[in-house]
Amino acid sequence: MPATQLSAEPAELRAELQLAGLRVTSPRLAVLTTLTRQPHSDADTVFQAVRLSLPGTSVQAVYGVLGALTDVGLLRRIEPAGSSALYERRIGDNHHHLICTSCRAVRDVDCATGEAPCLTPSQSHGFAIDQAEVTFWGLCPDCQPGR
Amino acid sequence: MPATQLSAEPAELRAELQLAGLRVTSPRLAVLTTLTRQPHSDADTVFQAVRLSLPGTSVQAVYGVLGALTDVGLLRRIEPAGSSALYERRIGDNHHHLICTSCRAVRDVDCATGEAPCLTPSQSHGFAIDQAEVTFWGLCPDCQPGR
DNA sequence: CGCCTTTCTTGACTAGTTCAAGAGAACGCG
DNA sequence: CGCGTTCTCTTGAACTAGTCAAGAAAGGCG
Repeated sequence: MPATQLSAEPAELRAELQLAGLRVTSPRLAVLTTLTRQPHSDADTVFQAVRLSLPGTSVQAVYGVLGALTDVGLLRRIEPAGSSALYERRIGDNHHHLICTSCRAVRDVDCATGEAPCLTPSQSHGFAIDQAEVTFWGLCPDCQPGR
Repeated sequence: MPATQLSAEPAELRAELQLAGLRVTSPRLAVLTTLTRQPHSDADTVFQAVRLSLPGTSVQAVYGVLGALTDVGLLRRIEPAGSSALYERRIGDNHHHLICTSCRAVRDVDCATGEAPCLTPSQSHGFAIDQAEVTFWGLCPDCQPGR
């Protein structure tokens, strides 16, 4: 079981924002709620979803919220090749992603090699490495032929 | 030593193009030559370099060449988060990248876990995985403070 | 409840890349 | 060695994701 169960309870979302030193606003709550329900969404997808509950919301507000939440660590941003940026509520773990080359579906994958595994490449070339990002590309079950 | 030593010999570049079923043109030779000398270049960097030897070349020609060569497998395209697409002459190995978060320098890293290592995530979620992409982020020697 | 600060709305703008039409070059054949 | 077909390049325009800036509106501490 995950250490942190992601909650969409308004009260908990408020607390999360306040702990991060951010004001609690409707757009921010709506963005967090959207990303709880639909992780790995891009800015436009979040915008469309937010607009349903908060019709007046602007695209720039969504960009602003996504940026602010990413800055304080409430969201993680991934930018898979060929896609626009996707956002997810982070769990603090350094998990990786499995992306369908056909339909672009994204699944989370726990880190394969233990705790902070991938942090050790064979040659570091003198770099001070602080993060490893792993993306697996393939066909998701629905996009595989012969099924 | 690498199995395939990258050559910038015009004759070998021609052969490479022909083997791939592509016509041999000056822009294509110039792009290959540029990427031999400056791997991990983006489209504009390639364009600037190509223009030195072939002044009439258009940006779109460079995009076209990069796309065509990538399609037939003569080039590999990587798209690190926050950067535009970078290109390199592939060596057939599935090597990974070390990117400086400060100056964006890119270094190649051999695959850490053996031959085709990273191809086995802990959970496949039913995906038919065909590639794993690993990016290490950190500070390159030149960008590390206290040096 | 009121003020100060942060955040959102509105509007313009940029970088990177792609699309489309026609001129020009590669190369297989005679 | 020239010819025609086909592929490639040039020219010009357009598009998408994302950023920047100024003012209006809302949060929240006192």
